[in-house]
Amino acid sequence: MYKTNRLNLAIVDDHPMILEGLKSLLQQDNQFQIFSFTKGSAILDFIQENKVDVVLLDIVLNDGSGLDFCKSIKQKLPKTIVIGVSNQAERSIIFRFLENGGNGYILKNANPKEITDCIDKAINGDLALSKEVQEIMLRSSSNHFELPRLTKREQQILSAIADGHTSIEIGEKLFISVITVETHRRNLLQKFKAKNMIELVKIAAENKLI
Amino acid sequence: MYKTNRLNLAIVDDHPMILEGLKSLLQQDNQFQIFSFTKGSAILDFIQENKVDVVLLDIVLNDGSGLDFCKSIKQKLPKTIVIGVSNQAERSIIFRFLENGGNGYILKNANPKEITDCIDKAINGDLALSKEVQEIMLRSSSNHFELPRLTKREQQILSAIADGHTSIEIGEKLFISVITVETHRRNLLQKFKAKNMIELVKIAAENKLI
DNA sequence: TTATTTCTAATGGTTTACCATGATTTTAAG
DNA sequence: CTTAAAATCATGGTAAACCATTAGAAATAA
Repeated sequence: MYKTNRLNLAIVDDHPMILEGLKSLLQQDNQFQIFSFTKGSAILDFIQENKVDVVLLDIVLNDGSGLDFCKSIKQKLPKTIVIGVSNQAERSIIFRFLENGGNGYILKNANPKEITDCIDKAINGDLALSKEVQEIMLRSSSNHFELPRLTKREQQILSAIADGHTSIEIGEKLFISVITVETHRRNLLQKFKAKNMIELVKIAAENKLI
Repeated sequence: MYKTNRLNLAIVDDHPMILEGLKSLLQQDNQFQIFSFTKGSAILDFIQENKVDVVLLDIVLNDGSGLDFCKSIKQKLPKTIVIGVSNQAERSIIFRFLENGGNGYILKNANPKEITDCIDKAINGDLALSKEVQEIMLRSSSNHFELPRLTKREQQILSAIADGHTSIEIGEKLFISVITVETHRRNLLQKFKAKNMIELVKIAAENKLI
């Protein structure tokens, strides 16, 4: 993998320490031209005008979820390699990130060698998971209960419900009929096989869907 | 504060990225001789034989709690300045850290200037709290909403509700009339000033009452 | 013992949530 | 362009949750 042009690598993380750490680590290897961002929206803007080869993307950002930003990046530039970087060690989150097109996932407690190895792997087209992430993926694959996919609207209504709002309130807030809200409620209950909203919210919360 | 000898500064964190980030950041200022550790026990061993002026101590370590390590360090060398570094933004944790002798507390999303400012402050003998930490300390002390006291029965019923059970089910489980369960429900709603059970469960969960 | 709180239960009514089914209109994907 | 999926609204009904008030029994504290 020797190139005359260095690869453009973007780091997106709202923790300056992490940003600094990754930058310092990856600058040693001068294979990369490094850019850094603290907001998810900033990387989306950046890729409008500039070519980026690799993105290290924090999952928990204060202006949105890395899951969504990954999806957006991949829609815009499918060839860009996106690697999730997070403290979030939840199986479901990792799965959802990979479903959204992610090329790899690294936990923030990974050591320098793991990180650089993962990036190299991803560049070579392989799935790049840090050691601990691999263990998580293998572990508890048995009791893994397939989570239903939620549409945008359902997502929206679910979080309104989780905030304690009634159907009427939700209808007013979203400018739709109460009837429609109740239809969504019913669909949500069916999808989750829950018997009431409290149970549903509980399941959703456990799986970090809200 | 000009010295011929540089200050010895130890960083204790089990996240290599954070370690790298802080190191890179603090090395620019060559006021410090930096040492780094990934285990709490390692810093305790180190101070047995070596002088340390400042310790940046992660609260969540895999070989114990930073709260305890802070206490131990302070018992051994009371003059050592210990600053907590963590993602843990919980008011109670911060208080306990300071009670254990900590000289300051920084959240991991702090920016470089905040970090160096805090360290300088602590060296000058002041309490060093990053901006967001200060806000947390102020915030919930004023808008601190007195949590209602729950009776045993209410506690019991609340957690049954939070598990998604209906009043009928709860009545059967506890061998009491549905009517009684509903009375408890009503009292719970009033006590918490919630408009429905989902809101109630949310509040209770946020305050770790269930 | 008296006073207070907690737990229990009831009446009777309103509102919201849940169930079954069907249909139209947008929106997105092949 | 066509098909499929998502979002919308509807009818009509049952069940559960929420509201106001009252009140006796049991446990607990003063």
